[in-house]
Amino acid sequence: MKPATLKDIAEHLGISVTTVSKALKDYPDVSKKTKALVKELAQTLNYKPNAFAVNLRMETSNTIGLIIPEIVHHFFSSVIKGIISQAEKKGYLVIILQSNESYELEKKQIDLLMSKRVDGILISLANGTADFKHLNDVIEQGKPLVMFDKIAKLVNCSKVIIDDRKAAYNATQHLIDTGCKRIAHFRGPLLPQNSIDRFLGYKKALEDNGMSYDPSLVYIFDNMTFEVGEMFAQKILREHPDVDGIFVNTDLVAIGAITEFNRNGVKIPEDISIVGFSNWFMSSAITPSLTTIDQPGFEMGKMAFKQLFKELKAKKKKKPIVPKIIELETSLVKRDSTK
Amino acid sequence: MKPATLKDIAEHLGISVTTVSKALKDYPDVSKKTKALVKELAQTLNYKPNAFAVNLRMETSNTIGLIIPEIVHHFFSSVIKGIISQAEKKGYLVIILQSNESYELEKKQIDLLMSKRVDGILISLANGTADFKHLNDVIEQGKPLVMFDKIAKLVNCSKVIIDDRKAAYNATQHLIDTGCKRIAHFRGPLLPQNSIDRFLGYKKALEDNGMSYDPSLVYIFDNMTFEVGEMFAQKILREHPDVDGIFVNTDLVAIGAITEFNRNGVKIPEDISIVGFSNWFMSSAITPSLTTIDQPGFEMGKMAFKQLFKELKAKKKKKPIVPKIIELETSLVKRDSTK
DNA sequence: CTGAAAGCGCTTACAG
DNA sequence: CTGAAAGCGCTTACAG
Repeated sequence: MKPATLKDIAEHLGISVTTVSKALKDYPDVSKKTKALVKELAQTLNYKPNAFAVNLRMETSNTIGLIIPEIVHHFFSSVIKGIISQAEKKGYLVIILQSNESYELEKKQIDLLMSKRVDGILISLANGTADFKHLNDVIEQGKPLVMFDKIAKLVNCSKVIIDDRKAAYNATQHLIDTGCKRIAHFRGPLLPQNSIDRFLGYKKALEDNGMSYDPSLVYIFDNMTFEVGEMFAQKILREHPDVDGIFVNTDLVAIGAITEFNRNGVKIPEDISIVGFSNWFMSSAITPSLTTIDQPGFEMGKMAFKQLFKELKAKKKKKPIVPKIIELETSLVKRDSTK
Repeated sequence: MKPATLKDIAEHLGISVTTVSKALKDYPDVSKKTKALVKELAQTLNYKPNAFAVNLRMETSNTIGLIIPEIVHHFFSSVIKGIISQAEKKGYLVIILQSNESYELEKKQIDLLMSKRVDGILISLANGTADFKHLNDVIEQGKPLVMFDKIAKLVNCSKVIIDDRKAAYNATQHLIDTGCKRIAHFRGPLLPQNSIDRFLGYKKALEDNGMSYDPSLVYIFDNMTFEVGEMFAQKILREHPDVDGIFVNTDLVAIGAITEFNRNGVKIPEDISIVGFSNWFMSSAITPSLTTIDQPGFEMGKMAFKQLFKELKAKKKKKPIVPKIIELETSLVKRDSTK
């Protein structure tokens, strides 16, 4: 059986489609009696407006697109949760796409979302994205776009971020304050802005404290995995036995390193102190528990949607969209991996 | 500037909308010359069919809905990834909703997806779901529905599952084979089918081996967290110091328990052996590494979408949908938490 | 207070 | 090979 339409209701009641439509939406110029009749019949017929028709007519679908580099990742899945929960409150649905850290895929997905005519787009960039035309196209076509976490400074849209540089500075400063003299940095990939900023924060802290910056102490790797942490911990022991502190780009890698150090009888924090980044829930669980920077994923998702929602509303009112940078607070969580 | 429409192209070229539409879709009854002209102009105007109009006309949107109890969860986010990756291959988009393990929310979300007229629905049930009317309604309305992981046996739709009972049986048997005499079970919540089945597998293994089943050794809890694992490990030490093996419903809880046992100087596996469930990537990382049941999340998501896709195709061809149960293989991964 | 009519942008059966 | 016409189901400016 096909779903009921306005026409069905109109015919049943012997009135016009126009009146039925208005009655259901409580237009003031429909009599109470008619409204009551229409609403009752709509109820019994289980009438639901055909979303496809409404979309076409209204040129909007109350659906947004979300592109994220990797779903299976505690931080990102927290962000997704924040976005979805906030979107649901405002009556928006979220289509999720995963770029797999690939610029090519990301570009295609932007195209796909545009052709599906989502109302707006939320994105965290792939590590490989260095060209931003696909994003500028979105903005040019007047479609609200909000970036979060992995952003491009050169794209003129709203962004929800943390101050990676400051957070990294604080993390490194904490290592220095607790007596570390030779501090390495597990940096991660080269391109993404937050990777760059965390590195710069690390470097600045060293300089401000009169410690020399040694490029050979900065370790670069593409995959942020537990195994990478193990591997680079070994590398540190081999290449730089004098290192007594490490600032690691992300908790998962830091935990891999801790596991490897534990295995090799390296004492944490006595021999080597470690600070991570993100405050993944496992960080408080391992031994020793990991000092880290708390990075509010759920909150970031929530704020990203909130900002997008504001822009969606502005657009509806034909008001100009004013890009905004929203910076969320981070904090250093001191645990047992530092003195 | 508004996006180009068929009409724009038709007017530019002085031909009809019909012909433009056919040309773009390579209908055989349009001349090569016309096709070439149309396609070229479409290209330069950056023509993209208006998805809203196509949806309305075709009564389909190539979009499916996914309802999942909790996104921030390694197993579920792997499933999501499997679903999305497969959907993308087939040209489908996925709207994701999170039920927060709430039956009420789940019901509302089903309603929402139905009113948005998604082509099909993928769902893993909330722990609280005991009434299935909302799901049967979906089926009655002829909308393809596939359940995965947390299913309801009573709903007549396709399901992608593992044999939880068998897997749990094997896990318990392994504890018995390695010499455990008094085996506890961290069961998790009461309602979900997989929780029930894992419990039944545990019980059956005990019985088949002539070991008495002791209900006081079965621990029930609603939240599957690391902390719950720590708490119940303590409880075991207090209430049942004679326990020498535990089969835990899920790795995260097992890892919490291991951490607590380590803290208390309980030797694993010498004093207590532990088997988990799911093969979370941290299971191989902790010390001792965790023996567990490998539960293929990504694969499950992939298969769930594949089955839904089959039903979507069947529906298009007006063929009847025949519900299918797809059972994925699990395996016991032996590590250091058992002898 | 009610309704006829136009239109959103597409697809396709049908006529020529 | 081409096109006029109907129709998907809704919304809303306009007339009465």
